[in-house]
Amino acid sequence: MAFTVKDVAEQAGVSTATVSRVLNKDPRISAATTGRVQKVIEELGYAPNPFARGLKTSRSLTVGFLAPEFTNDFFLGIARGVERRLQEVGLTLIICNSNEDPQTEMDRLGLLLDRGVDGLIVIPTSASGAHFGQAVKLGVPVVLVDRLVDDFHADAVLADNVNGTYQVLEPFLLQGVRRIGFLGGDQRLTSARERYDGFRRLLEDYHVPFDPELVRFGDFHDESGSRLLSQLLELPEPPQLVFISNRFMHLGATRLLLERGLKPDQAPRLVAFDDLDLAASLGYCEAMVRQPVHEIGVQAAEFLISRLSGEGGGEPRLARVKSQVVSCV
Amino acid sequence: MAFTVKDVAEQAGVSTATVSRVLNKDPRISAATTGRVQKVIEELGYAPNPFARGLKTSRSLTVGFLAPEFTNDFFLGIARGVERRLQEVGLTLIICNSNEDPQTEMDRLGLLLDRGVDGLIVIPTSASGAHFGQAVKLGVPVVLVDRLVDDFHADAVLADNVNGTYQVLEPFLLQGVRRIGFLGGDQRLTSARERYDGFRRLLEDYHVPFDPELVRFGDFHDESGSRLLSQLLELPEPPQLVFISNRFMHLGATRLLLERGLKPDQAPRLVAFDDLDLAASLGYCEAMVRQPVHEIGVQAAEFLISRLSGEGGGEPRLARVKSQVVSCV
DNA sequence: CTGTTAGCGCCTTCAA
DNA sequence: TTGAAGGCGCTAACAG
Repeated sequence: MAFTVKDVAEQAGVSTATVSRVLNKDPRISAATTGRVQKVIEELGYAPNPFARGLKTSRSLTVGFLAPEFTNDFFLGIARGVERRLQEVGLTLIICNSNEDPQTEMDRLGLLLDRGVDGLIVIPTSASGAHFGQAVKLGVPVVLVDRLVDDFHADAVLADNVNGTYQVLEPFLLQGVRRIGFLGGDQRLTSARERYDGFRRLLEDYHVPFDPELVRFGDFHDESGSRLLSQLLELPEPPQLVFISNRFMHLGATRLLLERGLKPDQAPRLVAFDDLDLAASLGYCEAMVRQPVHEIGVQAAEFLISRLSGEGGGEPRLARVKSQVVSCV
Repeated sequence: MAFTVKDVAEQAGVSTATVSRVLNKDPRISAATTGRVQKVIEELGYAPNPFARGLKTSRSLTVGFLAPEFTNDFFLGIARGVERRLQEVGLTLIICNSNEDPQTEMDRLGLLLDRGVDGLIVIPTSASGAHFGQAVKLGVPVVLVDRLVDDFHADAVLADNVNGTYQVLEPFLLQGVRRIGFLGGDQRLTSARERYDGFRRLLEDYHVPFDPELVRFGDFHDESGSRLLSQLLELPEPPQLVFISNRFMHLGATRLLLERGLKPDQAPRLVAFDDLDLAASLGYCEAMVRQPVHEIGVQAAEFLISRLSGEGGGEPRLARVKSQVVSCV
């Protein structure tokens, strides 16, 4: 068995309360005593028992993170930012996989709450979010990332989807491009809807008539990227430029072009959300909207930390993190 | 505050001990009592306090996972397999990022141990592993994944690197290809060394003289992939075929070929470890060695679970997980 | 500035 | 088959 406060107290010739105070940086302890206790702690290699501490304080110093998928650099890049920031204030992150499935999401939520997490950072799988209410009811604050949900309001950190879409496309409209295709993601997700909004707004601002034939909706997976792009290619008059709503659809679309053996000058120009490896070297893609994953994570952590220290009032806060247009040429 | 055993006991008209026994499936409790208690538990939505339980049992039902990098599908694919298996036996996974840095690895190790994890699954960052000894000393079993380390022996799950390399290259030797380049990873890592071993063994078996000029070592990152391949391209007589040791180096190498504007028939053929998106569509790559990430994770979890239930004896066990050659044509 | 003390919620002997 | 009771290690009143 490891050492306890009692051992430290005896060794240092003080009471357990004093040891506890040193541990928790109580300012009332004299420098001399603090030093003596610290020394014993070091010598013994003592570390407080997290269970006993948790039992007493009912705080686990642990935060749960719910990601729809592990093998997705966007989600895990965010997790990394979260973790980095949390670690600075002594919080540990437990990452769970909701597997893009609302049922699994609920299960994992329950699991994390049972484990006594102090807070939760969630990238929701679906549009329904009523189940997050139970966390709040238990006094566990929740921060939503990337997507909002119905029936539940909380602090949220979203990418600036509207402007990202707008800005990556605008140069082409200025150049006179008018026939623009749009490959959308699952419209039940905030991020997908907002990218579509940006597209529509841009068309309006530039008085481009809306052509429903050029707009196709998929599900953010690569298969839908290739399928929808092939639909656009089969039109009597294919678009000159196609906006693609995320990395995976971009991947699928690119694969389609490669497999059809189309050279860049035989295919529509592409612009897309997210970074895609090799896209810049392949010649199809003109520009990508890079989401600052790290910043998104840090901002989410920031919201949570402030809630955990009782700040923020009752109002859900919303942070928009600016994305960056990266040219591929 | 949530409900406690005491609340349940009162509601059910039994003692707290009985409730505890029901919770822990003690077989001595009568079916009638069990039923009654279960019912109250359900009604109240009671869940045992993990801290109190941990304090008592000194088991957290938590396992730590140390990955060198979050945004790497190989590592997180493994984590996913681990998590899936652990969840079946009621264990939760805490994933930490060692950031490809031995110092961070030590810090996180300490953090996880302080948090009271019951076991540890580690993809080591470097060849040194003495620090893992402290986990074992605390009675926390460790399973190594993908790489072995010096000064520390434990159960380990490794890909079948030698055979993977051998098998992906052999068809070409049978076709008479003799001039084969090799782009190696960091040779301090088991996985990188073993892939090189497979290469050397193959050359011997087929009596191909070893040409050091064709062999270059990098660090598993994309930059080294492009740099080393460009070195090979500059040789008076470049290789006909190049083996690349992992996904990221493959990515870098592919980018180089694209940026040089080399058509597949103007460049060496490639074969590589790991899956690379688009590689199959680009025409440079002949075959890839797919590592069964999910299985690797499950096997690692299996080792850990058996250690946690006291099995396995004193002998470190080694599992080799077969990889699969995927043709790109 | 420091010590004493009483639990936090649960499990587990010991008794019945 | 069940109940009573002590204590796991720590913190936070309350004293001094």
